[in-house]
Amino acid sequence: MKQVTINDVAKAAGVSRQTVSRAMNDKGEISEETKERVLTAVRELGYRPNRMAQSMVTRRTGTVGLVFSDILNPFFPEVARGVQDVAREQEYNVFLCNTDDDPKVETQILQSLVAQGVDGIIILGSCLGAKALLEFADTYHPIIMTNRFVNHININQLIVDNVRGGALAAEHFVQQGHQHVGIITNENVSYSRVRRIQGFCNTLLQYEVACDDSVIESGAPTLAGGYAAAKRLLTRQPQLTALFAYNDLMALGAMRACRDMNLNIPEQVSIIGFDDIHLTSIVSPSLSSIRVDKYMIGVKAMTRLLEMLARPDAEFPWQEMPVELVLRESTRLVNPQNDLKSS
Amino acid sequence: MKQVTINDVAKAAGVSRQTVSRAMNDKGEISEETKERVLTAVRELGYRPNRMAQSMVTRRTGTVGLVFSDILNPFFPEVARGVQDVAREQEYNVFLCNTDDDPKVETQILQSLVAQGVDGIIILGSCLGAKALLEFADTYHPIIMTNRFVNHININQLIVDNVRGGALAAEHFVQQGHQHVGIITNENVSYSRVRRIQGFCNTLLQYEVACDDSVIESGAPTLAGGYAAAKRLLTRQPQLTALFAYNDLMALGAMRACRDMNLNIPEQVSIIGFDDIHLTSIVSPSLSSIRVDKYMIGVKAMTRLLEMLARPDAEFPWQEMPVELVLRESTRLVNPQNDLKSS
DNA sequence: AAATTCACCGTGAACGTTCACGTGAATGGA
DNA sequence: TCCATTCACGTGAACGTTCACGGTGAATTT
Repeated sequence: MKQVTINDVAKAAGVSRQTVSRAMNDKGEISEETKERVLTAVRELGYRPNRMAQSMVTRRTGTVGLVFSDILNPFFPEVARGVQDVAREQEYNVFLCNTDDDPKVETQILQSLVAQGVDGIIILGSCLGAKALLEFADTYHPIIMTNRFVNHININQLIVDNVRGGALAAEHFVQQGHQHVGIITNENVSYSRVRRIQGFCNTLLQYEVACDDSVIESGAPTLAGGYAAAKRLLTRQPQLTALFAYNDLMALGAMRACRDMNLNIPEQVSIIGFDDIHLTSIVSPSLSSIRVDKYMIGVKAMTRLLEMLARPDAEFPWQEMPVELVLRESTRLVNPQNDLKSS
Repeated sequence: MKQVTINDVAKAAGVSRQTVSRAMNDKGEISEETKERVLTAVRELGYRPNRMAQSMVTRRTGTVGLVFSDILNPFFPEVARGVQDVAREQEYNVFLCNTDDDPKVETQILQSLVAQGVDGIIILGSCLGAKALLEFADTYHPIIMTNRFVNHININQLIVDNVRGGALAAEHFVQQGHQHVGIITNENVSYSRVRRIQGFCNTLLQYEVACDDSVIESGAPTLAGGYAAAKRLLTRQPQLTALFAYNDLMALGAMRACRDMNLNIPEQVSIIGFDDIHLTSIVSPSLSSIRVDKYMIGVKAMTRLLEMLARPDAEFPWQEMPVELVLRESTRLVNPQNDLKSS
């Protein structure tokens, strides 16, 4: 039950600690012969270096923190998947942390991660203020953030093209002839919320379709939140024929709200979501959405984090993730004669 | 950028390391007065104890590992949620690890977690053999496993009542008058696969409904796997009017397969899934399923792990999780006159 | 033959804590 | 007065590694 230490191996192989260390990390001068001998001793004793002890001196723990708002939103597991796949390849372990979109919790979690000694942190859509983030970045080294624009040497960004996502949705609605469109969005005023609405509304206005606060309703970025928000909005503004949702969960909630209100999709109400999570193609009618490569977000974030770890003083440009409109059954012509493009 | 150590605090407060340590962990003899003085010094310097250093001597890292097959299956995030909520309360951090149902990967992950020094490990449905698990448990202390029965002092079990789950599904099919029922199951022969089929088949046989290998088809426990398996099974055995799926993802895949084969649900084919993940009530028709309290699994697993940590020599009984049949739109009468009970 | 180089390997220190002691002062009772 | 007890705090060691040295013998050069 006692742990096998480097000294046990050293004794067994008849060498010193340092030689064992050299054999394991195959660096430094060591003959092939003794290296073999050490490594067989390692195998026989089942020795694995104690990471805490290593961390003490190397200042590296081989761990990173991944923090996001809600693991129940399928968007995040997909990203996490990408992060983990890259991490495991490099023998990194990753802490997953839910913030519940609560700044208090997020602060606590970040502190906890720092104390834990994680080598880096990836924050998917922080709900902290810019000031708090800058302050945090002052005390802590490599941070990757998505959908957030904070200018700090220790922070590298990965930005989803939210504006274009909103614009694509708006363009489609316009092309389909919709004149009265609404927005179901996150009650928390996040970066992505602002940018998605911005892209959406600006495009609508270009085509002279109205878009103001009266057609926007907010709620939690969940199924229930989308359901409630959609119900409120459609009750208040029954003339709406199209809805753009902050994310797919809200869109799915909105779909259920429509069903409950006896509004047919897409005949009476068209809906476009955001993220293109797996569910979109399972439900019926299937959901049109703005696709973003979630797995790739994870891969890119973790890869960049490793780069920052490898070259602490280098500066890295921020990266942008493209989006794409995926049309499914939840959107359809309102007036066929207005169909400018087929899709 | 340099870390504040316990010595810095000691110097600032004019005391020794040990006194600072006493103040922080408020144990041992220390006067209120100096404790105050130390704590203000701590606040001023922004000192946080280095966990790696603590771990070196206490043999506790304040971390646990949570390993499961696939984070993309919504079942696991819900469990993870429960684990994390309990963990955070006790200042624990949790590593999440995907095994992809690959024994090689799982072994590697377990090794990695041990080297990392996690205080305990929760394994949701291991895909390792009993021998490998016993061997691992010999070298490592507290382990919680779900859906696995391994008799070892270091392992505590949390068992979902799979047999009853299968029985409930079978009973319902029989009561609805189905005479030809099929099974879509996991290609990996896991404990839960065996028990679910066992409960299902035994109950069918009790009612003299046939149930043998010819009506079982296997696939990956995913949407795609369920889709493919259902298509194969329904092609081979077109007389089937009811399907019992290993989990909800496979069930949803099967639903899609039915749609593609122009089989109406539930008029022509009834389907029951397992787990009762959120999706079941979103899709249309909604999916009947065997419900198990996933969040509670996580809570119970983590709670028990903490108990084992607190009392390393105590023995704990294994726990069972109840199941419940939730009927939705995917199941309906075949022959109304056979309806023994209403539900 | 002496000096230099080189390949290989070992030794003390350090990382930041906590644990098991040790110590000195104050207090109490006989 | 003396000893025992209690309280408050400090000191050396230890946890298991790696780093920066230093050393040794053999090979090579001068």
